[in-house]
Amino acid sequence: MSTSGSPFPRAGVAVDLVILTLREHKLSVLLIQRDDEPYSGAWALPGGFMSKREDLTEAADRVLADEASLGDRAVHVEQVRTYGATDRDPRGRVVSVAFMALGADLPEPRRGEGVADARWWAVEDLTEVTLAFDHPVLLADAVERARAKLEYTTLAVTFLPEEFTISQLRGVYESVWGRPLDAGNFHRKATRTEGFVVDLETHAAPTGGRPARLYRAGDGTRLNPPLLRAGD
Amino acid sequence: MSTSGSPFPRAGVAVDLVILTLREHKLSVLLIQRDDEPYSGAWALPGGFMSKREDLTEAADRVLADEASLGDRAVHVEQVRTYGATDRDPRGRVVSVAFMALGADLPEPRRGEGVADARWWAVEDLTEVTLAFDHPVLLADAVERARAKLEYTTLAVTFLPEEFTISQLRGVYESVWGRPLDAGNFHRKATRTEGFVVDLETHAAPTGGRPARLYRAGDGTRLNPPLLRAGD
DNA sequence: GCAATAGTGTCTTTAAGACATTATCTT
DNA sequence: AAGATAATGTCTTAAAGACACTATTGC
Repeated sequence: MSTSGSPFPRAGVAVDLVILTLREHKLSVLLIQRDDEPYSGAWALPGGFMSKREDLTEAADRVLADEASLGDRAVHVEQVRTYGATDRDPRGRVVSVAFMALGADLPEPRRGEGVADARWWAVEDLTEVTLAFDHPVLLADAVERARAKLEYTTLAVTFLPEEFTISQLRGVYESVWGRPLDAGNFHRKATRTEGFVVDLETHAAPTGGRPARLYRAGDGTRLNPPLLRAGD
Repeated sequence: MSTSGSPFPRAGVAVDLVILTLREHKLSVLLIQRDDEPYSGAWALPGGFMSKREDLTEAADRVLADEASLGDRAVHVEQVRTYGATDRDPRGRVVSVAFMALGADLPEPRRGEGVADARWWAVEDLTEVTLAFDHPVLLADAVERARAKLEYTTLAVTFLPEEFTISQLRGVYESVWGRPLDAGNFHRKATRTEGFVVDLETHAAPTGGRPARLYRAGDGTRLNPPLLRAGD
């Protein structure tokens, strides 16, 4: 069974992507419906095997481009963790490296090979859906990572277009954390935290109220002090 | 070259451990001096290949027990991240999952196979030592993870014996962060943060001053609000 | 005018930082 | 008593939370 002559055991190395965006003010994840065994017909995270000549990041980028047709989009991609239970894939020994990808207003996915369907799911609607493999855990870990990173980084802006209002930025926090924030206090925090947003001195088209000022992402990456979720 | 009949490419999966403890008030890491190629003679993180029937966590525990003779010690082990550059190991395609292990007063290591020497190094003394593979990056990432987690978790207690004083706890922060903290303010923070420490109502043997009260770890895992490093 | 949304101001509370003071031990 | 370390207290400042108020649009 083992590879002859290899000085060490080998395993398949997969990358699985938890691609998150906001759709209709809901944190949503891209899932594909499998058309091949194992778990044919089940919904799963887009993923693929790392090939011989690509590193983990390249494999993640390839899955993003091929399976999610998001190759040219500005998305933030970061590694979450690696899953290595011996029985996690019936095809054999497979270790999976999970990545989280965040992007603004991502398009409807294109279907790839071995895929019956592909669509965005609101994370909160996924309690009834049974995901393939150990993907429920991968998804939960990535969502928690995203929620946690909004606290102490400027990552929320990656869910927004290049120009945005403070209300939109607050909407990101409210959608990802699933709770309302005080508009006034959030405005103070966003505009007075060094490096978070840059005032563009222009206004968005009004939507039934006072027109909102436009901002773009600042050059800071850390929020200091952090913007903490209410004490659990 | 590829394994015949395998439906996906395969790679070696290694686990490498950044085992941290405090020795003489210095954050220290366990390194082994390699006796085999590649990098024979160079210092490296203890590690090994994940075998056919064990998962990543079991492989990490095995390396901890075998290469560091720390099998029965109470240590905190957590995964940091996975490194997959195509050229990171001259023996072939190897992906390495890095773990961080934290423990109190860990013993001198025993030498294992393929190991010329094994010893603790103060992290601050490692600037002159060239580590094998991409281990400088693994080490830096794990040390930063440890430093960051002291801010918002109760993890500092894992560097201490079961019973400890507030001064010792402060010493953990000072050693890991490399900067002094105000003793009074730290005392207030440690004793008044829910779930951090539990007062044992006894006193440690005095060491030339007022005897310090003894505490043990509380049942909390999160520090809320966090204990932040001074604003960078 | 009114409703709606954006943005500012004020008051209170929490908690950190600086640092003085008191407590309890050894020598 | 002097010196050392532990523990508490006080004052100031930073920043969050609650919430009132003003600003600017469409209707």
